[in-house]
Amino acid sequence: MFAIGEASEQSGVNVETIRYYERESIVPKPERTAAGRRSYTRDDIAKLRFVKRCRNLGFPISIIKAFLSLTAEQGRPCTEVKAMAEDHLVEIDAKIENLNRLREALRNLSNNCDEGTSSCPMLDALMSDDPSDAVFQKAGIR
Amino acid sequence: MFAIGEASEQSGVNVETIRYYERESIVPKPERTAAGRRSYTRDDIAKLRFVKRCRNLGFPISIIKAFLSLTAEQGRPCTEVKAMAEDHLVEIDAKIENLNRLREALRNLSNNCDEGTSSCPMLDALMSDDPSDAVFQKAGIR
DNA sequence: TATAGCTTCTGTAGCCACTACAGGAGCAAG
DNA sequence: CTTGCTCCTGTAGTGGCTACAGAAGCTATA
Repeated sequence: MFAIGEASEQSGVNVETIRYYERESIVPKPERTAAGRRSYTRDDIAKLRFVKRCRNLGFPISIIKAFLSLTAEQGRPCTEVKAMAEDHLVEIDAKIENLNRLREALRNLSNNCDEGTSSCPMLDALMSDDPSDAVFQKAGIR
Repeated sequence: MFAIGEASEQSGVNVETIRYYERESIVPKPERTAAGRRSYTRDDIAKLRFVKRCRNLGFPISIIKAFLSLTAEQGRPCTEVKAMAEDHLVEIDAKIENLNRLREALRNLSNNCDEGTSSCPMLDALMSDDPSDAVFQKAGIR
C-alpha cells in the first residue's frame, strides 16, 4: 500500500491531479489509513498510469472513462476500443493537417516581414479587410 | 457605425466573444448609442477581424494584445512581430512533431487490437507497468 | 398604434483539465 | 520534542470562450 506521493511518482500523475481524478470519479476512491490518508494498491496505481498514458495520447477524460469501464467488462471490448482509437486517430490527423496549414500561412506572413520596414506587412495583412488575400485562402483562414 | 451583430458578421467573431474581448480589454471599448448600445466603426471591426485571424493562426490572447499595441507604434515593430511569429512557428512545429508521434503510437496500439480477442491488447499495454514497452518509448510517452 | 419577434443589454455560471493556494493535521528522524 | 516533510479539505484561478436569465430597445407588420 502506497501513500499518494508514491502513487504520484509511480504513475506520473501529479498529487493534486490524483485527488481531482478521485473527486471527479475518474478513478475509484482508494482505501484510507486509520488517520484518514489515502492508501493505494498497485492496481490503483496501474489505473492512474493508464489515465496518464491515455491523456498523453490526447484522449479526453470522457473517452478514458469509457476505456476504464470497458476494461472491467469481460465481453469483447476490443472492437469498441479499436473504434474509439480510430476515431481519435482521425481527429489527430485533422489537427496535424490544420497545424500544417497554419504553419504555412504563418511562414508566408513572417517572410513578408522584412526588417527595417516602418509598417509591418504581417500586421497589415492580418488587419486588412480584403477577403481575397492569398495567405488566408490557402490556409483556410477567413 | 454598426451594431454588435453586424460587427460580429463582418469580423467573424461571435457576439458574446466580442463582449468578452471588450471586458478583457483585448479590443478598445466602442462608442455607445444614446440608448446604450455598442456602435462599431470600420476600424473597430478591423481590430476584431485581426484578433480572429490571429486566433485562427493559434496565437494566444497575450501575444495578440502585444501585436495590437505594436500596430499603434510607428517605430519599427516589424522586427518584434517577426520574432514573435518565429517563436510561434517553433511552437507549432513542436506540436506537429508531438502529434505525429502520438499518431504513430496510437496507430501501433490500434493495430494490435484484433477483433474477437477477449482481452484488449491496447488496453493491456496502456495498463501495464512495464516501462520498456516499445510503443511508449518511441512515442516519448512514459 | 399595438403587438410580435428580433436584437441587445448586464451579470453570472459553466466548460475542460487541471493547478495553486490556505490553513490545518499527521508523521518520521534527529 | 522539535523540525520539516507529507498529507488533508476546500476553494479559487487558469484560458478562451459559451450559455444562460431577465430586462430593455428596436423594427416590421396589422
